[in-house]
Amino acid sequence: MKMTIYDVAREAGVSIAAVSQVINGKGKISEQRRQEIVQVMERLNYQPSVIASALTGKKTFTLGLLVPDISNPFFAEIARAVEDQSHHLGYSLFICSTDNKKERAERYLSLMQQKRVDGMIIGTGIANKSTLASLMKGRAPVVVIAREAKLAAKTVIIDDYCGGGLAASHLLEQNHVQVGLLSENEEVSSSRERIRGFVSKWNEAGLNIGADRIRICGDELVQDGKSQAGELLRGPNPPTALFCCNDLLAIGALKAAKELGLRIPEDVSIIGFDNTILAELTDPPLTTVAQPTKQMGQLAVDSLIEMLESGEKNDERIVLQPELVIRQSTAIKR
Amino acid sequence: MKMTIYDVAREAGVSIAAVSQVINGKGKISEQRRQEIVQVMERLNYQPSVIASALTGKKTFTLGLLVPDISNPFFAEIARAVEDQSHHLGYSLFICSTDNKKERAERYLSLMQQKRVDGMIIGTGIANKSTLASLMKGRAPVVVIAREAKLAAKTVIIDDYCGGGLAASHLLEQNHVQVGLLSENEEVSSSRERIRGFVSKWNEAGLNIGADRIRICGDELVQDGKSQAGELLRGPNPPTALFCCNDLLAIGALKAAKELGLRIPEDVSIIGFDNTILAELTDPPLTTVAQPTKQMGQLAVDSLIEMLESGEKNDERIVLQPELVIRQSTAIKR
DNA sequence: TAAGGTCAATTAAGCGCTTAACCTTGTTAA
DNA sequence: TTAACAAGGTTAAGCGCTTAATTGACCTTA
Repeated sequence: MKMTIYDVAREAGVSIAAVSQVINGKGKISEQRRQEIVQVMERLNYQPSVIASALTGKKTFTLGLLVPDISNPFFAEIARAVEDQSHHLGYSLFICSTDNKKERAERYLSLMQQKRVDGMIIGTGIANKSTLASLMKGRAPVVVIAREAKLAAKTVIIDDYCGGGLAASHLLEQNHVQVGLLSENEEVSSSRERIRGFVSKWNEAGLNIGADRIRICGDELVQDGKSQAGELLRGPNPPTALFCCNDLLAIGALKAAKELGLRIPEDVSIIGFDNTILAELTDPPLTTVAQPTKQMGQLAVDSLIEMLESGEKNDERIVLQPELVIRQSTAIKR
Repeated sequence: MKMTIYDVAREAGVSIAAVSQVINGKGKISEQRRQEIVQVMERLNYQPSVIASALTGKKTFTLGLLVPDISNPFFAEIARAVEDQSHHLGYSLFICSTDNKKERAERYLSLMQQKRVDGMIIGTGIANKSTLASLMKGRAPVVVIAREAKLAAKTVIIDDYCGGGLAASHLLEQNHVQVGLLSENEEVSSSRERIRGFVSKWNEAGLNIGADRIRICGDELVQDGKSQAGELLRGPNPPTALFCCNDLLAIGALKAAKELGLRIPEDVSIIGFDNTILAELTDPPLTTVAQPTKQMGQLAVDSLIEMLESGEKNDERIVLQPELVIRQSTAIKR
C-alpha cells in the first residue's frame, strides 16, 4: 500500500533516477518513457514523499503562520488570505495560535524550525529578544505581518498611526470633545501606534485626553472592552465618544453602553478598528477603520516566497493605507 | 548554522546513536553523558530535523484539517479547538480551506498525503467516491467532523436532526404556523438533516411546509441568505418565522427583514444554527441552536490520535447533543 | 576511420536520523 | 576461577528521494 519510487521504477522497468526526473520534470527522458512512467505512477496511485525529497536538501514547501488567535475574525481573515496565496504558489501552511503568550510562541517557533518550514509569517508579538535574534539567524526567512517587530525583518503593515488619526478626525468633525480610548495590551505595537496617532491628532485640535481616559484591556477582548468602557461611561464627565483599537473591543463597548441604557450613536459614538465581518453585523453597524487584510496576506506570502527563492534577506517595510468606513455607530455630538 | 546530529556528536565526543537516544529518551545512557549531550545541544542551539526522523519510518507529528473556510467563524472555532488539542498532544496542524470545491479538496488531500501527515480531520464534504475510497485506504487515519461522510470513518457530529427539531419546537411553542427554511447547498449533509428534523417535527404538529418554502442557498452565505429570505418575505402569505441552517444565513435573513422594514422578532422571528460568536452580536441577538465546537474539536483529535497510536481503524460515531440558545430574535407570533 | 558530440538512461553517494545488533567492561553467582 | 549477565556505548544498515558523474549507443565531421 505504501508505494515508493522503487515500486514505480520496478514496474516501469527503469531506474529510480528516471522516475525522479519525471516527477520533477528535469533531466532528459524521452517522451515515450515519460508517458510510460507517468502511467505507472497513476496506476499505482503513487504519491511521492515530500519528506524524503525535503531531506535531500530541497525544500519542504511548507510555511508557518503565527497569529494570536485563529478564532479572532481579524486573524481568521488574514489566515485565509495567507492560506490561499500559499496554496496558489504551491506551499502548505501550518497555522499556530499563540494567545500572545511567550511560551506558546516560542514552542511553536521551535516546532516550525524542527519541521523545517521554508519560511514563516509572524503576526504575533514576540517578547524575548534572544528568541527573536535566533529566529532571524535561522535558515527560514521571516515576514512580519500586521505588527511592528523589534527587528530587521520584512514587514507588511498598515499605517496604524494614520489609522488612529483617521478615527480622531472623524470624531472631531462630529464635535466630540470628551473621548475615551480602549487599547489592547501594551505589547501590541499596532495598538500603541493607533493610540499615538489618535492622541496626536486630538492634540492638534487643541484638545486634551487625560491619562485616565486611555484604558488598557486584557486578552479577553470583548469582556475587558466591556468593563473598561463601562467604567469610563459611568465615571464623572463621561466621554461622548469611544475609540477602540479593534472591533472586538468596540463590541465590548457597545455592550457596556447598551447595558447602561445609552443609545448609540445618539448618546455615545463608538468607533472600532479592523473592519472585520463583525463590524457590519453589530447593532448599530460599526464605524471602523479598515485594514486590507486580503492584500496584506497576499503581499506577505509573495514577499516571503520571493525571499526564499532568491535567497536574499530583505527587510523593507510595506506600509498600506487604512481607510475609514463610516457606518451607524458614530454621529454628531448633541 | 545548520546543525545536525553529527555536529552534536562530534562536540560531545560521542556517537550519533548516543545523541539520538538522548533526544528520544530511549536506550541506555548514563545520566552524566545525558547531561553533557543535552548541554551541547543547547549550546549549539540544535533543532533535530523532524523531516529526517520521519523518514526513518516514524511519524511526522503532523495532522491535517480540511474545512470549507477558515474565515467562517464556525470553522474558525472548530479549527482553534483542533489546533489546541493537537498541539497539546504534540502535533502540528495543516489547515486547509476547500470552499466546498471538489478540486480544492482533492488537491489538498493529495498534498497532505505527500507530506505524510499522520492523520486527517475532515470537516468538508468530499464528493468524489473514488477519492473517498482511496482516502480511507491510505496510510493516514481519518476522522470526520461536523458532517456526515458517506463512508465508514470515525465521525464526531451533533444530532443535526434533533437540532432541527429543537428549532421547530421552539417556533411551535410560539404559535408560528407559516415558516420559511434556509438551507445550505444540498451536498452539505448536516444542513439536510437539520431541515429533515425541522420538517418532521413540524409535520408531527399537523402543520405543513410547502416545498417552495425551503430555499437552498449558494456559497455566499450572508448574501444568498439575504436574497432568499427576501423572496420569502416579499412573497404571498409570508412566513412569520425563518429557520436558517447556520448563523451566517440567519444574518442574511436579518438583513433582508430589516431592509423590508420588518421588526424582529415582532414581525418575523429568526432562528439560526451553530451559536457562533456572531450570534450574540447581531441586532437583536440571535436565537440559535448551539454546537459544542470546543468539545467536538477535542474529541476529533483525541479519536484520531488514539487511532494512529493503536494502529486500529475505528468507525464509531460520536454524537453530541445540540442545545437551543434563546436570545431575542424569536418571539410569540402575534 | 578515429576523435568528438549528443542523447537517454543508469550508478552511486548522500541528505539527517533511528534502531537492531553488536561490542566492552565491570559485576555477580556458583 | 569462570560463565553469565547487565550497563553503557558503538556500528552500520536503511528510510525514499535527488543529482552529479558516468556509461553506452548512435551520429557527425574532418
